[in-house]
Amino acid sequence: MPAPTLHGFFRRDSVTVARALLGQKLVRVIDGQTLAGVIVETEAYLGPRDRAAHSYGGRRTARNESMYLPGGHAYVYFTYGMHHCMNVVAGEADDPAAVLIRALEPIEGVEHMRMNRPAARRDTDLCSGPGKLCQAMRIDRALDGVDLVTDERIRIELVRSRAMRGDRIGVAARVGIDYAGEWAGKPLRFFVRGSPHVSVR
DNA sequence: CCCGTGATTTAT
DNA sequence: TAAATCACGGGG
Repeated sequence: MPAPTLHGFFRRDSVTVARALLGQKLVRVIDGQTLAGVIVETEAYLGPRDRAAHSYGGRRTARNESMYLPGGHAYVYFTYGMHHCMNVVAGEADDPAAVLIRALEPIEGVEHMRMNRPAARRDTDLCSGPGKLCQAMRIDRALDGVDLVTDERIRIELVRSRAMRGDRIGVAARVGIDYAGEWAGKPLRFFVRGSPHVSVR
């Protein structure tokens, strides 16, 4: 009998996963050094019907191919000529939904993160945005498509006791998708209420 | 407010 | 082939 895996957590709809990821830990290992942060802000991207999603209309290209993997894999993309953004794929294989990780509260390897992000003036600037956290943790396309349960370089550690109660979760419209018509205003951004580490206060 | 920056996508 | 776009961040 195969050992049970944690993949089931991620094989749910992206809104459920986006909420459940708040409070969980993202861990990055570089040359034996560990960097880690608590996820404090996420956005759900629903799939082909969601005009703001990279998989809108069933779009499937070399860039977004990993969105079609089963839940629990990473989708990392490069944009604006200089920034990377990291998503956690949600749902079943061939259902191209994902959760954008928008902000972390740094908890381990903070000195290392400061070196990676010279522009950050305060620790609340270290990981308070999707591009910032990728810079702080050196996440790039080399990590696109990896399994976040088993990979040695990057993983998500799930601990039930860290899950957020619903009354601690704030909900708002997603950021930076004004082009998406009616989808621009939908309440698909989730954050830990009161956290100074979220990207938009 | 504006602009850098270049891969990716979309239009011709 | 060429043009437009972009799930952003930093500086004024």
